Amino acid sequence: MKQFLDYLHKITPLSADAQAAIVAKLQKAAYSKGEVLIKELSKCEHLFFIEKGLARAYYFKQGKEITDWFGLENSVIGPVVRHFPTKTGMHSVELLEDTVVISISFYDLQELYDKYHEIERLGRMIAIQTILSMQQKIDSMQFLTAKQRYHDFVKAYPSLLQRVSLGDIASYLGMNQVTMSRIRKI
Amino acid sequence: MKQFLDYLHKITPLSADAQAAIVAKLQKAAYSKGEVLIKELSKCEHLFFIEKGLARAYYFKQGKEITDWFGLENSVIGPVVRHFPTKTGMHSVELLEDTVVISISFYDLQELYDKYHEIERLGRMIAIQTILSMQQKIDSMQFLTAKQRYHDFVKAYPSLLQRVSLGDIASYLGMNQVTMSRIRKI
DNA sequence: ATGATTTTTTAGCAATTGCTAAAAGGAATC
DNA sequence: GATTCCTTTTAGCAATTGCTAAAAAATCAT
Repeated sequence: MKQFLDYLHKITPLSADAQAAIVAKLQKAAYSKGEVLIKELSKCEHLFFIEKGLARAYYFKQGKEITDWFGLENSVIGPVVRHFPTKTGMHSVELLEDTVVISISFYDLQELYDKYHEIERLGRMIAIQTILSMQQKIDSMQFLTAKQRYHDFVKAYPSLLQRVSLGDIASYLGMNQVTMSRIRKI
Repeated sequence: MKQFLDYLHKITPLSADAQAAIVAKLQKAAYSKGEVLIKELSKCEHLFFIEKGLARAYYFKQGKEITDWFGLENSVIGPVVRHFPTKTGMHSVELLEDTVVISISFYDLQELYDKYHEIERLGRMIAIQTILSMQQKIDSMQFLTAKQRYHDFVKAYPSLLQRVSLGDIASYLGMNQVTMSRIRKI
């Protein structure tokens, strides 16, 4: 669980006591490529940390799959900041590679929030980090052309280009796959 | 200060003790239409609550003013969730009407976070609410046409149509003012 | 009111992006 | 190696949106 604690520590320092309380509630599990980690995100009762592997969150919009998140190693996904029934239809998380996740139940997390002020702070910090990355996404969608968004993505996540299908990347970037193919050609 | 405490209470209940600690740090001030409330948001040392009036946050993008937030009554703006140097150039907040704001310094707020677990929770909740509204913005920008975004805005904030210039609304909605005018014509 | 300034609309054209359908390329299976 | 399935690219056309410039309308100050 060291990797997860390191991840948390970089966000905000935690006492040994709080760290131990967290570890006591953690569960580690391995899944295979193609498995569905979370069937319905809005009803998900756990928070996940991806220790190793790759995940993809997606939902359906007019019959089409829309990818709205990629989870590389050291990513967090779950109800902490995503427990909203905003998307219509199923919002799921599937694994694109063999993946090791660490999970904590939302119930346990709430208990930790109640008991440890510093963990509540951690939750606030993670939420603020999420806000920051969402703001970047908003800015890129509002001002960058499809071409710029694609090239920024390639620069930011070069490894994903090899590990994820281009169709998923196109939907993540909010453009038609045909458009993205045209961009790649140039 | 009752209006502000009511606003907070709806987000998460606060003890009388915590409420008193907050009130002790608050300051109320009145400004006139046209004044600049915050000159540089990323360096702003205060959190503001708009008790009455209307504010607008904007920045410059290639010489053009981009509005990225409207603050109606019962809105919060400040470093809690916005203290990021993401925008290039000046990011300011001006008042579109005579406005009464309640403010708290970021320093005092941090002190309150440290001292009161429940206020830290409040901060987390406000961050989560922000995430929710940002997700809605992302979804609307990714999937809705300019026409749909405009009509959704009108439905959501009918009063702003009277109180804000159409150019500001267009930039807020991420479209050319000329495009918006075309949409309105139909 | 009158003139000046700002805001909004209109017009014409260009660029970007989306859509459908088909072809090409790759990967998996037998 | 052939077949099948899935992914990616290509092609042609349509729709949306952006841009510039100018006209019209509204607002503001004197």
